[in-house]
Amino acid sequence: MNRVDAAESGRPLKVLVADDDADLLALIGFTLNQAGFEVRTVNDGSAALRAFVAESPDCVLLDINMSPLDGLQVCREIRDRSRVPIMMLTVRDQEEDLLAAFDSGADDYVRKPFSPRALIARVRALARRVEPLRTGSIAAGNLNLDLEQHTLQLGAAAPLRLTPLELKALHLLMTSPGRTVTAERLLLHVWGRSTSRERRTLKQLIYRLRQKLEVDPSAPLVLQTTPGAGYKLVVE
Amino acid sequence: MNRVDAAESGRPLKVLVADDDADLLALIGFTLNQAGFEVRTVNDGSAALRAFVAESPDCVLLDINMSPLDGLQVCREIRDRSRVPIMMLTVRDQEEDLLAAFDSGADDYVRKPFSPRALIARVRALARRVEPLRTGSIAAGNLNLDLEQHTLQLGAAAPLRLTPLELKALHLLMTSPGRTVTAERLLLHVWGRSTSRERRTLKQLIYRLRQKLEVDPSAPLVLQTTPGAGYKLVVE
DNA sequence: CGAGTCGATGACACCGCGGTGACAGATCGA
DNA sequence: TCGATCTGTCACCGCGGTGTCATCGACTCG
Repeated sequence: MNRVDAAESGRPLKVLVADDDADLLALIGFTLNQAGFEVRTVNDGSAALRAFVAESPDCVLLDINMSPLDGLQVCREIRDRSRVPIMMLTVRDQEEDLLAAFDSGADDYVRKPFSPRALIARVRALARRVEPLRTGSIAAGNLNLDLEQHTLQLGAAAPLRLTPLELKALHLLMTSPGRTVTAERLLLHVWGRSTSRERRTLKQLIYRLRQKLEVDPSAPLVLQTTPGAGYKLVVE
Repeated sequence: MNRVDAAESGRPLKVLVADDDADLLALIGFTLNQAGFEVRTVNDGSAALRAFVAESPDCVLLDINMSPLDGLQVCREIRDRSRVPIMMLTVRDQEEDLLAAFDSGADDYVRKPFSPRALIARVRALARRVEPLRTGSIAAGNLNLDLEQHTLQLGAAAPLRLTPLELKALHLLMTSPGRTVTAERLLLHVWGRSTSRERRTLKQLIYRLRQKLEVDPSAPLVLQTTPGAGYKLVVE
């Protein structure tokens, strides 16, 4: 499934959806889930508040017509304690509603019915705003690759600085840890082409990576070669 | 007049509006101005880009139908160099347009005709998101950057005076302290473009910043370089 | 007009990165 | 068993990114 990741870091964005129309709630939940979001659905205002406190979602969708607490009240309550993006949903098309919604601190206002794709686009736009708060790193086992800092963290040891090529190669290897990555794929991913020239340099690259991240570079435990095929990352 | 202030700093929020319909452009300009925004209007895409670089507005409104550069292209160009809120305006109601707009990095999408009050509400909602960045002074760790005085306070020491370029660069760096900012982003943020020329001057800028704010400029602790990537601000 | 500031540019040193050649060892098939 | 191929290892080198310094032109202000 095409998860919506926070800057390529594994965690999907969590969305809280509140609506008292069970059918619509299920539909929205399904839609967002298909789009790769992690979804939490509730069917009234007070449940929304509780869920918000308990789960601290990255984005909130609120129907305006809810009881006992209506969407606007929930919106204000949330806004009092967080700057999380909030999108209001409504069936009514009164300008007063729109103004009240934005006045309560909402970031967007969508009138039902709406198309699933449009909803997804808007939620993504909101989510983009909070994304930079999350770190751009990917993890695999006790390895943690920081794509911004160009560093690799092994367990609790000091972070290693990686060169651009090393970063690219490790990035690919870490996306499928434990599985062999073809030399071919590595070559294409790092250099964009695959001739005998790059092939020799790949040996070098692997060699240097091992010098950096293996305890005993002559007996690699982490970055192992699969003869005739390629290399794989062994974690844990 | 009820000015829209940037978190008590007195300066109204600057909005750039681009539309090739002169009447509508004037109307929007008038509306936003009445609402307390400082407005800059242009009537085509390339003028919008120039104005964006020259004036660094706090919010941008773009009509999609413009020539020679259409709104989507302008949107992408701006998004490449800034995270400023962008709202797209359009007469068409095609879902493809909406998807393309959000795909280009837009934050909102409004179909004409729209009511002035609704427009104001939406612009305010967008502006809220960037306001904290404009509080007149931003802090990160023991650094405190005064955007109006053009000074930088390090801990309890006397404030340093900064030049306009130094301020711009440091501003960007301080919005994400501890995280590497690409040289590319710095170039686009400071100069609006990114050629080898600006690249060399960026070295100078960094050099001079270090002379000012580092204890030992030859061994930078605060303004560190991430080889092959960019620079980062290390605080605390 | 002269002093001072700021940004741009040229020149140069340094060093890390990536590419290359050479060779040793391993593996496998004829 | 021999040779071909693949892989690992090491020394070496050129390029480019980066830091540093000197200088120059544009601009402002007294």
